[in-house]
Amino acid sequence: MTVTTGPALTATSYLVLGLLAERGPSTPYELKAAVARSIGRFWPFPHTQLYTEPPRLAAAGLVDEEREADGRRRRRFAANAAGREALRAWLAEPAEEAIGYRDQGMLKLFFGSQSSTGAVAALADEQASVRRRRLVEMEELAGWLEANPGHEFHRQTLELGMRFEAVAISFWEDVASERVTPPRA
Amino acid sequence: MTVTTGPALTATSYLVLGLLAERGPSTPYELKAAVARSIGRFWPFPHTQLYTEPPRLAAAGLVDEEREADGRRRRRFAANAAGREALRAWLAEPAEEAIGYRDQGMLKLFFGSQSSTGAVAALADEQASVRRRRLVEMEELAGWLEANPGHEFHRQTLELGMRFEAVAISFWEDVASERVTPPRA
DNA sequence: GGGTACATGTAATCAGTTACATGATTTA
DNA sequence: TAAATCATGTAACTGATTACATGTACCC
Repeated sequence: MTVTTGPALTATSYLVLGLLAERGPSTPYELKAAVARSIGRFWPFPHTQLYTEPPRLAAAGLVDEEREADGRRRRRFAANAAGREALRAWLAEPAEEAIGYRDQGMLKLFFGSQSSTGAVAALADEQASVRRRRLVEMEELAGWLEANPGHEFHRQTLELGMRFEAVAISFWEDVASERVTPPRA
Repeated sequence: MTVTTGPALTATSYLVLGLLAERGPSTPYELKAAVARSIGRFWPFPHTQLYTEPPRLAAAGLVDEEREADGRRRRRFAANAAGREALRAWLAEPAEEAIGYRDQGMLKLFFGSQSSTGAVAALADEQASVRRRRLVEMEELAGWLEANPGHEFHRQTLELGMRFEAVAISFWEDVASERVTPPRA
């Protein structure tokens, strides 16, 4: 029962594999909806990946495909035993380091010295409000997750996201009011 | 003085353009060193981009290239007026939303229900220590930036990074000790 | 019964990454 | 002067994104 060693899977591969393992057999469209409600909030990617990635996983022998016989003839994918094992192995590995944040707002702040007057203040206001909106959405989602059982880990992940948003909000507010890290804090 | 509308530039393009604008004429290798010390901490990318991106910017008319005449014959690039203007315009635009965090640790936590026993606890310990290490490095860098003038925006950006690391550390510690968001917080 | 939004995909492109490769300096 | 290590790049590959395109169900 050796697992086929195909071309190394990416994080996105495991994301899709994980969804399939958690949810049971799903069509790409179902995955799309699930992603939009959960993981997509902090790991966004276009819906087309949900059509191209499962076949790739199938080629690696980690998921099984089944095509509906009726009118729509949708493809439905399911993680098999090898897939679940591969996922478990990946989850047990130490996470790769150094992904960074890749936040455009931060990048623009970094180059603040090249900005025209007022641009940094505008950026700070904008970022604060974007982040505030995001936090509200996350709070709503958190309420739903708490009310429904079986989502403990999703809830925890969201919790980290919310803490990130909270610090981002207060940071950008500080920037907007020029109160960032007063010397000799 | 219209700016040529080539193929849209990516965030990385502006990152390189910004470095060139800030630092003045630089070789890719000099950029590499500068990146490692600063922006690379939250926007990592391989050094080869620093060789391929400047020519792309040159093709777009935003930077000028000059090749040394001596032995090394290195290429040295500099943002020109059009480049500085394009950068300023980009900096003034609202930042694009929804980049997410793309943190592998978060992704693994999300799929905690599929993990083998103890894997989440191990993840939490590992993440906490990775983040702690990163925070220490950032603090050192912050010290240097404070001691040397002319880096206010770099310092501010780093400040946000440090706040992120701090919440991440306390979050993962909470996960490790099973104290994440007690019900009815 | 036609328009509009949801659902489901394919194809082409390309930025970003990985792999490789060689020249120049320093050091032992 | 050999061997590391630093410096400087090129080339190939491919995952991720963008653009497109068509089918199906619902509603006015």
